[in-house]
Amino acid sequence: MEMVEVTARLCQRLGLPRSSGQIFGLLYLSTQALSLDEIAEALEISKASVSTGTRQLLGWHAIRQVWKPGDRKDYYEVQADLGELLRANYLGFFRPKLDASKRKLAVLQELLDADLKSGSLEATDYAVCKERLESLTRLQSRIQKLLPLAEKLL
Amino acid sequence: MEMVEVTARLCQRLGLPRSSGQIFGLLYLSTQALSLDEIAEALEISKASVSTGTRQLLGWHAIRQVWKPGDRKDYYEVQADLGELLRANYLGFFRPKLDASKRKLAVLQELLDADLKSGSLEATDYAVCKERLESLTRLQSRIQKLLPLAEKLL
DNA sequence: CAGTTCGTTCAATTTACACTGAACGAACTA
DNA sequence: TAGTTCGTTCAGTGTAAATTGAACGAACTG
Repeated sequence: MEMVEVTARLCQRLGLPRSSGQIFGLLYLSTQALSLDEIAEALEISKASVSTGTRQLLGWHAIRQVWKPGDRKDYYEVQADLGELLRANYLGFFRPKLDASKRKLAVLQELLDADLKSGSLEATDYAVCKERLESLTRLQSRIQKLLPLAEKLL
Repeated sequence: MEMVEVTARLCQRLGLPRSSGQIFGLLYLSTQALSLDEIAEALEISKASVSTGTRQLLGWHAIRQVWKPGDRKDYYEVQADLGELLRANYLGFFRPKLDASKRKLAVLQELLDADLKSGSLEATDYAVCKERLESLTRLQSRIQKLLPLAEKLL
């Protein structure tokens, strides 16, 4: 499968484990749900890697676990709606990070003010720093406004 | 500097070298341009790391190189307008990747059609795969439309 | 209860990569 | 020309992360 290679490369470019990308690529073009063993065999990687990989993908809501009646095996299939996938990850991952960064920026502003009052910072230097921090804050809030919009369009 | 720590963590979360983040954080709140040696000393890392780090940041247009008259040293300062930074990286990096992914998707569609004609794929399986690839293509073009808009808003 | 068949966990290995020190070339200086 | 002062390059080192095989526990089966 060509698709496996594409998603594998995408993942490792993003700093994520390559094997997770392989698994997703395989499942994305698979007609039926695959068991852990089938995935391991198809990709020629160990069962252990598949086990950890599937748990990661489950955490990102990228795949789902399904069961077949009278079969103890776990089967996996993709969450085919990628828009839904992006939404879920935005809410569960990016959103909290963005909120945290906003708080962090406020802390930095306070530290800067403290440095000015304690005399450890020249007034002109203070002005430059303050302007830059405010620029960052403006960018941060613009991003926070943009993402819900992007969420709608995807 | 607290800022150095923040940007360093941001970088390594993105799978980028931590030291590049440190350099950017240092320069972002520095009032004047700093030389390679000054950066190395302030961050307690080797000159070699600073040399490679600055070249990375230059490649992303995140910092600029400036010179002082009668001084052979290279000095570095941030590209303070982060909106401009994002724009430049979109045009020089994301945009080409997006175009490439579009072509890649077209290739995959062709491969799929070929598999159908060669009889190595059931018609029902073909339908599922085709639908999923088309879903990917739709997402791809939505992203390609969204990014120029985002570019304006940031 | 012994024997399978699952998935997970854990220690160990391998791999990938950031980082460093030392060597180097270029551009100046005396 | 010999000697500095820069920045870069490169081989070697250290370390964090991915991957694996083996051991394990749980859920079934005969």
